[in-house]
Amino acid sequence: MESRIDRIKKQLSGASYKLTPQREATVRVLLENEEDHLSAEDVFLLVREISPDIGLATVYRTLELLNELNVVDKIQFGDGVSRYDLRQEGAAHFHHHLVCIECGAVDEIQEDLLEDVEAIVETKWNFIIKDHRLTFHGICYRCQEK
Amino acid sequence: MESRIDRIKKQLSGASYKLTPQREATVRVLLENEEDHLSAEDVFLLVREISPDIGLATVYRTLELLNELNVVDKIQFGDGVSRYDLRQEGAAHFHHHLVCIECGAVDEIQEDLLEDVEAIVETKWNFIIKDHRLTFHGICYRCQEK
DNA sequence: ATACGTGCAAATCCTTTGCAAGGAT
DNA sequence: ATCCTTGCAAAGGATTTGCACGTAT
Repeated sequence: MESRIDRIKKQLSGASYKLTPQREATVRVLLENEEDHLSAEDVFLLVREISPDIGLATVYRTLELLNELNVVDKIQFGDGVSRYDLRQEGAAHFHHHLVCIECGAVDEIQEDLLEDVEAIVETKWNFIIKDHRLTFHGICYRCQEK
Repeated sequence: MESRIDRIKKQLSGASYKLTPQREATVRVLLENEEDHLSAEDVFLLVREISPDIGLATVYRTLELLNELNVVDKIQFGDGVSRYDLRQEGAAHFHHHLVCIECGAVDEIQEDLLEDVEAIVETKWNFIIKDHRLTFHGICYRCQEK
């Protein structure tokens, strides 16, 4: 069976980019931390554990590249840094986020939930939707228990 | 009748802040450009036309203050700058945005549309929603005509 | 040989902060 | 006199860029 990383390799070579060791290490870190919403700095520190000589600029360049290929989505929650989120394979739409204003945790919602809303927006505003970003800010179940 | 700016004045004084000439000029610029999504730099350039001696830092401090008082919402569309959007009076929720990937235009949707989705999120994920951000990326009606 | 990718350092951009001075109460 | 606010300049943090050096074809 073809692995996730194999398919990402193909996407890279399909766009005539090489899968260098640095790029592979970066992709592996993203795969291994799929639940998190890593900043470039976060990725850099993790990649350096595998590939100690990598430079921060290379990580930025790789993340930018993966973003252009739609392998990752670049998101901002308003804390001043960009975060990079692996796009689910086969997902028609970007998933949603729950940001806790108490503890800062970011949880994901994989369900679509927006089908009806999108239908309304497309007809009523005559807007062709290609992607969306939906984030809820509030209090997560963990902080409610405290 | 009480004007919009009067009510904003009251919000400021209610939180024991003064409405200085610089702050008033900044608020006026926001009111006069309510349709746009101005960056701090944009606001600064416009305020300087009214109040030429204002400093950029003052504009940043005022926008930060207005954000804390929920007079404006600070938003990021991913182009590297924060933008400031006047909150609709009496609006329970933040409005939504349509970002055109062709021409860059940002249109607003004032309708809520998310009531059903929020009900699902609150019960199914046990998350208390305080605010939300919803942005659609796609092609606006103007660019479709071209 | 040629083109691509890298690490490093410098540069850039946006935003925040320190501080002395101005203004209101 | 005290407290808040300001403008300016400097500092800060995140990201990008220039460049000489590899490395693979």
